Amino acid sequence: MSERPRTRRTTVYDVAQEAGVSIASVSFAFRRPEQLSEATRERVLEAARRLGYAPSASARGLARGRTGILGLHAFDLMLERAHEPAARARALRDLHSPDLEGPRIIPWAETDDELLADPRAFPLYVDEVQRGFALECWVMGRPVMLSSGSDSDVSVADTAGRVDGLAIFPSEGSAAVLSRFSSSIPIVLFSAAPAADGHHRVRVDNTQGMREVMTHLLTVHGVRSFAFVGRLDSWDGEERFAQYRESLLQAGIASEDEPVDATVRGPDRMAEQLHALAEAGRMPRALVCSTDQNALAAMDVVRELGFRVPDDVIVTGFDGILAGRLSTPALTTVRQPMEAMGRAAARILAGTAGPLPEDGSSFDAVFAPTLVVRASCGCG
Amino acid sequence: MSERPRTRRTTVYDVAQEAGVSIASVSFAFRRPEQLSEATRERVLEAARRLGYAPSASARGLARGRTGILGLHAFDLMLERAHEPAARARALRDLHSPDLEGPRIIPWAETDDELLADPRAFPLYVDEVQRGFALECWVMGRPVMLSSGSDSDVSVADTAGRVDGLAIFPSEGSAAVLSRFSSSIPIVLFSAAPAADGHHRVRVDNTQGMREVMTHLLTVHGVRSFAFVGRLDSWDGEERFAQYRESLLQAGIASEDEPVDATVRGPDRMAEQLHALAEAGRMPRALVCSTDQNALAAMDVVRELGFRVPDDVIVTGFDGILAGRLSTPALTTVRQPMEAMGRAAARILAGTAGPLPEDGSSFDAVFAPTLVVRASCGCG
DNA sequence: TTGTACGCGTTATCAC
DNA sequence: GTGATAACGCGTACAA
Repeated sequence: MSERPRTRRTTVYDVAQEAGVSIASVSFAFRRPEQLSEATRERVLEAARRLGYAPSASARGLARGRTGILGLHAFDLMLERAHEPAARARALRDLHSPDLEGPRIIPWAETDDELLADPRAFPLYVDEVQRGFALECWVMGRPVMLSSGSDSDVSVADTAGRVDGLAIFPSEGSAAVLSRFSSSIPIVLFSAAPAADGHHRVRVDNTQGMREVMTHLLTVHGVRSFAFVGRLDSWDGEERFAQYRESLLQAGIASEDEPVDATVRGPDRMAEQLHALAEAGRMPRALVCSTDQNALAAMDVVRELGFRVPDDVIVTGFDGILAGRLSTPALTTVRQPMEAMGRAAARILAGTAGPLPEDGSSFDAVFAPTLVVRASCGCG
Repeated sequence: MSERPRTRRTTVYDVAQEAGVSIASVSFAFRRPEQLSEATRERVLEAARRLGYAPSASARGLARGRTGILGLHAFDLMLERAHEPAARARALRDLHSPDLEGPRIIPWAETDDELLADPRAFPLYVDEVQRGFALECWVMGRPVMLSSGSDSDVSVADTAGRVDGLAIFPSEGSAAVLSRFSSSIPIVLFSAAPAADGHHRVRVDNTQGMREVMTHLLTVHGVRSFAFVGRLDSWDGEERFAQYRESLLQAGIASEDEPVDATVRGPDRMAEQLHALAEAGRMPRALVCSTDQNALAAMDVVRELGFRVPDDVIVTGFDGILAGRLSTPALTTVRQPMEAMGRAAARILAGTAGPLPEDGSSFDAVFAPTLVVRASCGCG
């Protein structure tokens, strides 16, 4: 526990007194070492060391008008999806058992490690983007703040008030709430629909990616019957489905108006619909999935139904998460440069992303993805 | 860039004026909604919404005496190791190319994705622990701050001043610097040697883990000639080597006094030493490695030397990172419950880890690891 | 080179 | 229920 009696935080005043100087000298010793004589600086730092002085970031932020922190925010919805298995993990029991001598050894069974370590749950898209963001911040020597919350005004405002710039995995409709803050801090939206709302954007070229998968399936494998698995509740999903239909149109193949529902959260309708297709004897040759997570789930269902992948049914994904390399068969997919996208966001927020074309405009960085052909389409 | 003219952040004063109330009411509207009449509260929130008001976390932190943030800090050394390939990634070129109309499509080749996406570089030990830490914080609704820096006083103090509690991947000797701050904020050390320095600890039972690998190799595989690959620059390394020797002693096998050096940073001497062993015709039957990263590197070298794994040389690791599942042969290792360890640290810092036995004592949470038998020892 | 004084935006404690 | 006002700890003009 942190309830042991903590002494009041030591402040510049304490250090100043201890070192026999003014508070300005203390401040200088930390922020502008070169402005101080060697002697006083050492005296101050020594006193600070003795007293365990840690400059208050709050006070500094208040005085300077910025915190120095860059934020990465995920709405709860997003997190629950991404980390659903983890969220179900039991809380660890008390870390100390009073009846034991010495430290308690926490048994393996209490850690829920199998659940947490499932590569299907980590690392996912958000995790890889986050890593890129954190890496770039580390390079720049800036701390990163990871936060989450609802898309209510209060929650978002709270996050915005903590950072100098905010990168967001947007939920539906969160762009509106966010635009209130883009006049005071820069905001980057990942994978959001283009719009002139003052936000910067970092996204992937879904059209090119989907075109490549479809071309591969159409020309290399000669597939003529398709279904699209995925939801249309994100811009990525919409773009991918749109190009899917476009590719079919150009190939002269009729396409459904609706994708096979792949609810990741709440009652899952994908399995149900694939069952229906199977019973009707209309299981398509290829299932083109909107995300790798969809694809991995679809593979399970399809196999449960007695089909072999890829012999009977081809399955493809989108994103390029690690779990797609570990599945059997390995997943053919479109890889997004997720770390690079995270890094780009950090640089935009830090103001080191290069010049903007015109004053008042925003970045709209679109990354080219690449087709990764593995076994689930019948190659390799 | 963030250089577009940003308006001054709106403050309580602005909102108060806009809503025609006092600043206290504005504050109450956000922090104690129940203390305000429905009418004023709504009026305030509406005004705040109109103005895009985001309460300053700095000011709040200053007034309240705490920031509400939990920190996870890694020393630069640690980071360079963990993310070395990533650190080498080129900076992205400018995200906008002035001569293009519309958004620029960043070519795949510019993203260095192959380098960044290497599972040998991510996720590693620190990444999984970090994930657990972040997950637990998300559950508690608290933001997380990720930071890094040198182990100088100033750098550490700077980090300490930003958070209410700090979890640390300690470097050699950083415990001393840190102990100055444990009187003002709780500090958790991962994998640090036990000591009564006021810090809390979260670590793994290296002794049990190493005993299990050794027993497996000795009894199941009947191995009689060993070498230990790894450095002794961390407590984990020391404990593992100690138990390695202990197991050999009990089996009546002579052991070297020194492990085969496996420098991860700087000039790598492991390859060189394995070469020497091979030339002398003294390549042991089993290489027991201190970490999975060591083991994966050792497998490469051993194979380069013309040995087959596991037929000629058995290789085992420690940690249980994902990369060990992806290697061929898959790595036999000891898995640490990394996410659980990260979660434990977060709970200790938040004060929700249960009671401490006596006042003034610290948590010392020791987690049991588990043996994961895969192909690199000849099983499976 | 060093010291003084004020402002940063919020919370909390009082009066009213 | 609401309003005035005093901290909170640091950065920084400005004065010395």
